Amino acid sequence: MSAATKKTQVQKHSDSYRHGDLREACMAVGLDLVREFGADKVSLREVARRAGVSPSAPYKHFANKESLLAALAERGFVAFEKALRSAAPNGIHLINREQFFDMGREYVSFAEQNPDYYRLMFTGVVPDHSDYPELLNAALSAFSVLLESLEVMQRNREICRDDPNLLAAHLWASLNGFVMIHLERKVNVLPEDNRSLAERFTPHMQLLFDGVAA
Amino acid sequence: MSAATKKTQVQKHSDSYRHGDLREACMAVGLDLVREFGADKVSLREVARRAGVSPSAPYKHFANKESLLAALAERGFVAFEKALRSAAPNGIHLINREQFFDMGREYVSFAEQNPDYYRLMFTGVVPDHSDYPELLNAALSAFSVLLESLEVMQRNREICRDDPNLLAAHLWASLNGFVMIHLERKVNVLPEDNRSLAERFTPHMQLLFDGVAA
DNA sequence: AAAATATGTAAGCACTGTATACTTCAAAGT
DNA sequence: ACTTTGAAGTATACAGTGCTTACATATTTT
Repeated sequence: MSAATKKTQVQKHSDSYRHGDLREACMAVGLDLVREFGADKVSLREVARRAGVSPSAPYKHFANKESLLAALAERGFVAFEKALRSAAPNGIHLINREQFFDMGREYVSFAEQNPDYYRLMFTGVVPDHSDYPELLNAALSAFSVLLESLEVMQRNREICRDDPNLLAAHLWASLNGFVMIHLERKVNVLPEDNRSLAERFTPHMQLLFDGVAA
Repeated sequence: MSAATKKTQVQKHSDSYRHGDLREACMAVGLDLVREFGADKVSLREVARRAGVSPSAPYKHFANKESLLAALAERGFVAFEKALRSAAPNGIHLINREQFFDMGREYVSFAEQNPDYYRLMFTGVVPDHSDYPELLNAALSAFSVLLESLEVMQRNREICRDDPNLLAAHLWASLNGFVMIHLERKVNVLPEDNRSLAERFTPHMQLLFDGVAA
């Protein structure tokens, strides 16, 4: 919602035919469309239409449709990393077991509150991240939060001493899998449950942590 | 490959203009296209083209594009379940810890050897499984293999006694997450490794199992 | 043999991503 | 101040898409 309203608050450079900040407007509208129809069904023409601009105008700001989605995904990773870091207010280098649990909750809360971003980041609408260096960097940077947290906790003897890359991949994969099951809800194996995702996640987090415990 | 050649082996009902088994041919070609371009970029027109048939012909056998993909996904789940069951040759009701590990390996091996099917089944190209009852049944049936295995092992005191639905969701989510990370390889956080996926999975499986141990 | 059904074709609509050539305005340079 | 230039729009067009409708033909059923 904030993104949508921000669009209308964009100030034009003048009263001319120019849009002002079409790039930003496209991203806001694009995110709306991801939310409404799913990332794979976003159409650049609809983006242009909603931005009140000709069909080819967005191409002045994005090389192609995928590039717009990649820019959005990158923005998602930045917000995501910020959310993760908020669980360790004293800095990752001082993170402890309890804050690490909070980080897990932040992870699933982000997914629950920003399903549009989350799908963009992890659903594969941007086939190859290496075509978008900033996106790749943003993703790796978010991953490094997890990695560094594990290394800190290993030094403090709070978790087992396996290869931290392995542990990080393990945990990330599990969290992502958990979130996806509950986000997509296509195979409805679990009973209805209207608690927040973070609450429902707690026992899973416990199981995971038992696996990596010291 | 077997699917592609099978197509050409289809016997025509006669020498007429009729195709013989266009439905099967469409599915074979469809799977090829998933493999070549990804599930989201399959085009029904290209399917028709490769089957040597007019663009509207496939609509006599599939309501729409999604319906073709759903039929493929369903077939994938059937093969998947068969692979899972092969790990417990004496039947699920006699499964033990060791066979359960094998089942995990079967899981990732299936994904590695049938990435096209796997993506179809879990990537979300078929938005709502409840629109395709056979697909939903096939998916639930595969899930029940995991669920039953856990219940058996709980009775035998081989794993902890948490809600088996929770454990099943937990394990499935983790496996799916693991597979996806290695299948898509978009965020390349792990070093190059040319062992089979099942081999690379072993330490993860161990971590998971430590979490659910008795 | 006739009727009904299944399975194909042809043509067309509304939509998509994207390329090209043109226009218009703001700002930079002289 | 006048010109030039470049960024950011428009108009138009092309090829490809999903899907619908009307029609044709072959197989099956009666």
